[in-house]
Amino acid sequence: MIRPRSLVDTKVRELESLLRARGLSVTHQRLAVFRSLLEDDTHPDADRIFERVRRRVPTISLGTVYKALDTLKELGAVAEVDAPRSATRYEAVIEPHHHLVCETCGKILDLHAPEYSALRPAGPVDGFHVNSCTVQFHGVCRACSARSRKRPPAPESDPGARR
Amino acid sequence: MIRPRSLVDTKVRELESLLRARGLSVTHQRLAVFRSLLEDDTHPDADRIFERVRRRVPTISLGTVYKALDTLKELGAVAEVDAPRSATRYEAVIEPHHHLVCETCGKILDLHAPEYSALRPAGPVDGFHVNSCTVQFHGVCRACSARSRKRPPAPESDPGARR
DNA sequence: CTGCCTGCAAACGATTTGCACCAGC
DNA sequence: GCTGGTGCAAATCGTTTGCAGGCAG
Repeated sequence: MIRPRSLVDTKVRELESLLRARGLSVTHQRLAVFRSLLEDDTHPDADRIFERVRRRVPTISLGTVYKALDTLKELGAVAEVDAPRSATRYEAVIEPHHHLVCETCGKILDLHAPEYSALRPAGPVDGFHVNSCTVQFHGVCRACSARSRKRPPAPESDPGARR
Repeated sequence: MIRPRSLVDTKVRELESLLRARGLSVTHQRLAVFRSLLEDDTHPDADRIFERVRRRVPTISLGTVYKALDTLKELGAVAEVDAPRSATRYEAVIEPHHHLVCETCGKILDLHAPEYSALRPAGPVDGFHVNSCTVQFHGVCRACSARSRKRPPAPESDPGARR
């Protein structure tokens, strides 16, 4: 919820143009799914997005959320988060960044550190051409390390946590 | 298939000790699954591991492969590869390394570059304690860039490729 | 022998698909 | 109005679980 309303509106308008440019329909559902992701930086899974979007578009179905996410993925407006198992999690694509993944509760935090986006393999790598890179930092978030000081971890409600 | 037989045998023996040390049974199935992963650096999914192991242990079932992978994961002998969607892929844990992920065919190559394993966030990050980090390089592998020079990409048979 | 494992089959959860109806253009 | 998109339900796919019999210790 870090993004100001004005930026969100701008991004949504950009998406509308993108959709038109590709000859795709500009539907509430697509806009609502995208807006929801812009307003929620917790890297939610499809089900959580569904619950959230539902509040504004009560007739939307989970299937439509999946389809909208697919479309937005193709447009490059959202990305799947490359995280541990369980349900796929999504984020709005704003700018390159990296992730801090809590090994205890599964929470994912964004880390903006452009210097790491330019990393390239040191040696040659058999004809592989690198376009981009992402770094994942694994560790323990504040809440979990606080919790572990008392009783053993009681994972928070966060998609992608335990299995 | 890069690992020499002798190393494979050593690693398998280490696994036996590890199992015993934890009071777990040393079964063919567990050894075979581990051996298969040591001999296959293509980051196969459970089903491919199953097909491969089956050649040596024809009675094994897919369920057992999953259970064995789970056990090996707990022992830290194998790891899930944090890759794009589709089925979970696995690798034998030998030493820290990073991945080159082909955006076209989904192939994953290992990159040994210890210098990147020590990366840490530049600035402070709200109480998050980082233990380790992994870098993923995204790009196009040799085969795919060769292929795209002729007709458009025809993704190879590789688990975790396009959908 | 005794309990942990295996093999099999049924259960599950996430995601995809097929299709009739409805809304953007 | 035509076409693509939605909503719903059934189908799929990867993975997990429950349980009876078998093998490791």
